[in-house]
Amino acid sequence: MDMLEAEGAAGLGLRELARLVGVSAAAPYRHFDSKTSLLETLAITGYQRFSTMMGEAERDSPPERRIAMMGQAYVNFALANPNLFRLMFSPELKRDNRPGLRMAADAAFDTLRAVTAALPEGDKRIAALKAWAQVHGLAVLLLDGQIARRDGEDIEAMIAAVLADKTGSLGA
Amino acid sequence: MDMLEAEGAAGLGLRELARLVGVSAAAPYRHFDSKTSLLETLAITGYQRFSTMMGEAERDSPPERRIAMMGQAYVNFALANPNLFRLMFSPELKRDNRPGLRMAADAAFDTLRAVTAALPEGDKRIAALKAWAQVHGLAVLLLDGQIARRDGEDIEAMIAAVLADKTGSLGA
DNA sequence: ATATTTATGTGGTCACTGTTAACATGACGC
DNA sequence: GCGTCATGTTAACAGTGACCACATAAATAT
Repeated sequence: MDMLEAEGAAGLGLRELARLVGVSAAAPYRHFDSKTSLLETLAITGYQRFSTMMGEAERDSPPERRIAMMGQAYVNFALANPNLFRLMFSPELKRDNRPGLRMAADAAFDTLRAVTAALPEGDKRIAALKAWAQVHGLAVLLLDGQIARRDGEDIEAMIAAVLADKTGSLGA
Repeated sequence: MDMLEAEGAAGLGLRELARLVGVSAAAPYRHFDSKTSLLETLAITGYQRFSTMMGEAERDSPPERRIAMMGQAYVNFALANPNLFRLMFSPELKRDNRPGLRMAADAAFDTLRAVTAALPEGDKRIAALKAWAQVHGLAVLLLDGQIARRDGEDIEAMIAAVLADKTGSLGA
């Protein structure tokens, strides 16, 4: 996990990992079928942590603040574990349908789906997609360093401001 | 470019590329300093195409529909060139400050920044970030196959619906 | 027309990667 | 004590980016 965060999924090498651990290059294959398999279990524990954080944000907030707090938790998780977050959403892993990964991902997103019901009236699915896109987009842009950070700016406050912003439609 | 779209930035190999072109493995180094340098020029032409599309969307739309149409163009570009889009936003390239890349990126995003002025009143920066996050998040989630597509659903219409949705704040 | 520089390509080398096969070792249950 | 199994080892294969010294063809200068 440390190595994933330090080097990214592509930079994580089984040989280098084995070297750090102090074993031979082939040793990791006694524990994981392949590098992909290692990444899969990393992603799964990522989903579990994510799930826990989202669940806590849900429990510890009054109903009317839940969505905002969960959005904040979503972005915070991404900022705290950039490469893990990227791995969790990478299509490469999703590609070869690993059932364990799929289950962990579904479990994690169920927490999100549950909040959909609390959204304002109208087309629930569209509103949910919009909220998700907003939060996910903010996370990804911050992660990739696309959003210029003004010096001394409180990032958490900025996130809260974006989520609380009342700007609605971008114009039909 | 074809190979980038087919294999992704990581899967694009200089040797395999040379093999396809029919030259030796070292030949590409007569044209590009490194693989990163190749990816850089790919990203630059990506920014140029992106810029063109956004400019067209701006010109061809009445002022009140501009933001929505540009948002749609943004997502369309991502869906039409997934791996190029990913490359353009990848932090790896951004890491080693290539001036050419930075210029192309700035030029492309200037078109976006210009629209900020047309946003509703309030904190312009926050509103702009929100709009950007929304559009970018939608693009990324679609790209990564995270948004389940209902059969027969018109994706363009779905995108338009999300962008037009009037849901404002997620709750302060 | 000749000489020279430049662009492009070649084969070979190095250090790295994921992966597999064949083989060793040591702990645990019967 | 014996066999099984988890875990390790070494050696090898094929692929990669990067780089080198060297060849050749084209463009340019004299």
